[in-house]
Amino acid sequence: MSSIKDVAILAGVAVGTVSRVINKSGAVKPATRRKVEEAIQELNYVPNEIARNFKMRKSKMVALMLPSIWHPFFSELAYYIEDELDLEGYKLMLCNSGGKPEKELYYLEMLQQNKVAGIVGITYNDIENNVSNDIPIVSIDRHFNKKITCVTSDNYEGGRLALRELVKAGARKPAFIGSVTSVYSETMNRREGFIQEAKTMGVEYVVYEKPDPVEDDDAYFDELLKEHHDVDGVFAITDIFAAKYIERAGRQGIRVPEDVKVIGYDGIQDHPYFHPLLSTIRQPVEEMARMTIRLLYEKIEGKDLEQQVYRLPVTFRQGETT
Amino acid sequence: MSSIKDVAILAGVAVGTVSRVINKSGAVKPATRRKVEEAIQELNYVPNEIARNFKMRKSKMVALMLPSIWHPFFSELAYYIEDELDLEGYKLMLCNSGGKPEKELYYLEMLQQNKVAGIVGITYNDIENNVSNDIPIVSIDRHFNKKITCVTSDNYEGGRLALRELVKAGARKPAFIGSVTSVYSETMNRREGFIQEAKTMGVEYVVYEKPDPVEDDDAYFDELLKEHHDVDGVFAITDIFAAKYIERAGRQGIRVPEDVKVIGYDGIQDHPYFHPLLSTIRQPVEEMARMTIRLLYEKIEGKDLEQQVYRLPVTFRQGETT
DNA sequence: AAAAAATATTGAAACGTTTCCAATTTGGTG
DNA sequence: CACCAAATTGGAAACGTTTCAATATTTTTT
Repeated sequence: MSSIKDVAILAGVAVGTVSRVINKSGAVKPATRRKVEEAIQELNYVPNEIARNFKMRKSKMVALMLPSIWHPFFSELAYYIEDELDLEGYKLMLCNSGGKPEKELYYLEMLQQNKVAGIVGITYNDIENNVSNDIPIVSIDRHFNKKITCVTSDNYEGGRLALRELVKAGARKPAFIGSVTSVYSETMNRREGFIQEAKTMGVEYVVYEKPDPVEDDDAYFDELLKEHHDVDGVFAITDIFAAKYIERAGRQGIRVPEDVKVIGYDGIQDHPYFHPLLSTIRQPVEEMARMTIRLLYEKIEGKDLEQQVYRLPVTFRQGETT
Repeated sequence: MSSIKDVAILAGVAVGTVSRVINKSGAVKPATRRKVEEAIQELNYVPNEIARNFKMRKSKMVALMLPSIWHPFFSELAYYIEDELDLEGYKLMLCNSGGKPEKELYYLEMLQQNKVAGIVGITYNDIENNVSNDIPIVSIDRHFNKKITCVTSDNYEGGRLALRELVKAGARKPAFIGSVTSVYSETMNRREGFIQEAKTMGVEYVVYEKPDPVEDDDAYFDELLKEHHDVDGVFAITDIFAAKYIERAGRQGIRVPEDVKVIGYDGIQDHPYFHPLLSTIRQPVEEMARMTIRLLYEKIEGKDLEQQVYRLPVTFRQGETT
């Protein structure tokens, strides 16, 4: 593998000059430029990006840390994040934490050692104190405090919207179901919006939560179905959670949407090939991804951001479950 | 940010000694080790991995290049690949090529500049000639020639299995449907196996392919349905393709599995929440991912591999479409 | 207790760039 | 033609590590 030095020798110039040609920095005479370019051609020279990063003390690598890329919501998110990063020549490093605290910390440490330019974090733990100040972070759906900017969908409005849609679809006693994740999770506002709107509209409602991590899903759902057989509407904290409910309810002969209307949250199915097509509160995934990266850029450039939390509007997508 | 030099000064030793403490290479007296460790503590020192990579002229970064992480099969694959890489302290860089030749080449060039330790490629183009010899590559489902090792499922046997299962489920005139991707794609063997088995069993069959890239899916399926209304079994080249077919057929009043039995390939649904649950030829995704990485390790270590292509066995998963 | 052997440590070079200052060349002007 | 400013180029330091030969220290052997 030839280096900039080899190029310089072959072209009969100094390494500094080659560097200037490559980076188009500073002035070089057309004749010199040509000589250098020929040498580069001949030697098949490619700049060593690692040496560059080392010298410049910065890299164009951004890490995305999330529980699991396997999850459809995250893989869609990752898709757009990579796309947006590539526009500016940034690269994406993928870290599956499994949501485990120790793995999150382990990755954080590693990322620090690798001097990544920035981190996009979807974590279960408060990583605020485990990260040095010189590495910009934008989090999705988790709001710790002002050091880490948060991008999320408008969970509160989403909750209100879900309640209204359930009522509109005919539900008289809707329930919010979900698993409690982190206290820092913005997703908990889905519940708050739901409750608030139910109170405002004077609708009877139920909140039935399950502590995370999952112990026994089936038991949870069975208990729910037994204790609240008069529930005729369900707003689930995620689409997957909604799908699980429908599956379990179906086994007990409860039909959706005839007996119970169901609304999820996320909007993971982009193809209408599998059924039931969930009625859901659709997050603007692409927008969230792109905004996250653009905010991260601002932080990388040292700018201060106006807001701590950026909430993007959600929409209701009518499916077959309401 | 403090460097190894700062640590050396504070501990009153040479930088080489600190290096040996950090890397547990060479001998150091317990007393010295303690001094150094204290200094590291005090300064909050973390080794600069970039400087290390630079000096060692190698990194622990492996790139995964695929059409789109959004696709459920790839995101499952990526999940296991990341997991296996992490076991050995390797990191994963994710590159969505969109299957576009120019983007694949662009990424390849970039990866070369970044001196990644290896590449896992799921490409649409023959990248054999666009990659320098000193960067190990393992490809999934694409077999070019001996330079690039290929890991794939046993597509041929999968095709035979699908044909047999269709017949077993009652199909008299099964069809293979799919889009033609690359000539290098091992996935084309799904068709070959299907055809071979049909001939062996003396079953009438149809092959109906659509050139890639996708122009108009709907038109393709409509034509298929019109021209071959006597087809009563379908083996689709992927699960998604199968799902599309079912959707389109359903609109024309064709019921699955009553009128037509359908079998897909991949096994993407890990949760039985959405229907129809496809009958499918399930690829051993986890095994494929882990084997790919282990083979890549061997190549990184300079070992020669025994085979050019590694085919892993598939299984039939009974769903609701046969 | 001296010599030999084993163990620890130091110090400097090297990795491939960028950048900055100084030196040189070029081109224009009077 | 001499001079000056601007343009171009050269050369070397610096980035933070690892590694290796050389030196220093400790332990073992006789």
